[in-house]
Amino acid sequence: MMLQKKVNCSFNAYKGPIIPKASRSIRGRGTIRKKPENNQIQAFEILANVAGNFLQESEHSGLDYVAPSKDPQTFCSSNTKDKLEDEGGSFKEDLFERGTSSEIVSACVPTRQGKHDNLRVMDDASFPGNHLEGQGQNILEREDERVKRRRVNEKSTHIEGCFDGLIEPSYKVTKDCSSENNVTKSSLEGHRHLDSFPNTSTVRKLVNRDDDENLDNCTQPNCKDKISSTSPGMPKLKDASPLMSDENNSRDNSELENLQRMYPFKKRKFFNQTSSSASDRGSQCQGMFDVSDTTRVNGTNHAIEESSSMVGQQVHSGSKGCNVKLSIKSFKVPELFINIPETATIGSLKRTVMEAVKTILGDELHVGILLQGKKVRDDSKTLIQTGISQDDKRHRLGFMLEPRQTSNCPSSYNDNPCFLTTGSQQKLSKQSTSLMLQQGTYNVSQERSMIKIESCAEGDLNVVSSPTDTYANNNMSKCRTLVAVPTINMEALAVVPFRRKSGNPDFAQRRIRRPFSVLEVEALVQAVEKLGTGRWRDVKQRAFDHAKHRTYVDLKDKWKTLVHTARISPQQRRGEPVPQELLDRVLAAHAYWSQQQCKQQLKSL
DNA sequence: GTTAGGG
DNA sequence: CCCTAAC
Repeated sequence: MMLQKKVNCSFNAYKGPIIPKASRSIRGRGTIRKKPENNQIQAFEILANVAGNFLQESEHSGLDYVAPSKDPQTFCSSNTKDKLEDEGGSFKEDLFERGTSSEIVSACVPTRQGKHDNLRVMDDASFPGNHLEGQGQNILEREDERVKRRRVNEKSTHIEGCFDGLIEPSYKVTKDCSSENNVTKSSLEGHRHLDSFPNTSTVRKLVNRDDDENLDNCTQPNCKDKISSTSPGMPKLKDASPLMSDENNSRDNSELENLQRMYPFKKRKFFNQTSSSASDRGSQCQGMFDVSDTTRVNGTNHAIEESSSMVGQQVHSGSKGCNVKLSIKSFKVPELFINIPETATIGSLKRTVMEAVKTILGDELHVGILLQGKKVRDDSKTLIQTGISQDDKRHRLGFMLEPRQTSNCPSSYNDNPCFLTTGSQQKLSKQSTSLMLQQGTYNVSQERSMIKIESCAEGDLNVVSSPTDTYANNNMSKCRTLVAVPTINMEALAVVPFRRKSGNPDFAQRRIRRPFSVLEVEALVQAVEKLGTGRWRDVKQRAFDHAKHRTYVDLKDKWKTLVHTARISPQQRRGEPVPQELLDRVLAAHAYWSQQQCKQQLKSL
């Protein structure tokens, strides 16, 4: 066991450069160099793009690997969280009972004793096809073993992580069965279950511990940011799982980068970006935001300045009083906590901080405008209509970076720690860009989430730490709490490439490959045994309702590969071995439902 | 929005 | 896992 001293740093005000150099022109982002007064407020959103793009692209490492949250508690309700805390983290089985989805999810926490008894597969013993009755614990333990093994042996696949769903007992039985029975009785399928795959009174449902789309449960669209920060207005930082040890850092580092390249944007949709070579990026100024060194303020490049000079846009310099000059010196980033070994290099520290900043200032934010402390909500108003004019130098114009969408999430999610941890003890990659929660630690930052930039009509915009008051009226961003992460979940964390799914469809990203665990296969098989092979939406609802990252198409695909796997010799199979018993059931179910399909077709003829 | 099937 | 035709 490696004991390494950690250096905890707290950055109250990381004032990072936000002005890209000339070569960092961003295509299609518009210009902010000069903003005529009659521009709509919306134009300020360009600012967010500027910051986001710079932060996104400025680091050569581009370390976008951030682990998804594997923590079920991340999404648990405050009630549930309290419950768990009251129980010292031990599992309360009654949490399952009629649990809300969040409760069910959060119940998938191991007992303090580290046992998984509470996570046992709750199977219907009456279902003959199920050979796993009473073996839930073993399965889960095997899962853990596999997880560990993968981490040790498959460094190169670390980004694929482990996404083992947990099987939960479904107490939706009453509802499910009634509806199910209604369906089956009124359909031709009703009797099928009495055949080789009798109906069961319980279903298995997977609860995804690491579902990085669990946030979908949140009504706040920007929850998908999976970013957290110390402040509620910011997207939630993904808690990361370090999966690599220091001694492997060097190699893994390059692997990481290679792997990054293996997850390109969709080529077809990427041409806009790639079509411009590095050499011509700097010259593509037409209609673009272009910040050159000449825009530096006070001799630094730490500012975004709106000057009266325009690039790619005609401005009537003679139209006096029509332009509002703004310059933003720098953005302040909310408080960050860095936990890094003493032996870490300065470069590593830099990267860690950089990644934190980049993560916080993801794409999924936009610029909010505050005028005299009041948020300007009407994007259609002109500056002059809003009261922003060159003449009025007393108005306090504030900019803030905030999530794109509003949230209805409970405020209990507000105060959350954001820890940056790096080092071998955490097995973080050398790039140390993963953000993770310190296990079991709460750290409440008083600082609010939003990054606010106060400005006056003329002169530099002074960066001001985001105060709570201006945010109080904002109902946004309540859903960014990270809570204590149980060890098991941390272990289950996987580093996955993290690229923001920006609103720009051009940047659609291939999903990370997430191999099905045996548990998931088991759940899939059982669901298909019951529902058949043509009702993937139902299968999804039945067994993978909480596994947001598993679409019914995924399940259909997985079944396809399972059938294929079952048909080939064990020597030809790859990946995590699926128990032969399961594969046998796959073949049996497949044969059965194929037969049923044929019968159906014959009937309809 | 789902399903099915090729890639 | 992606894409898309077909429904």
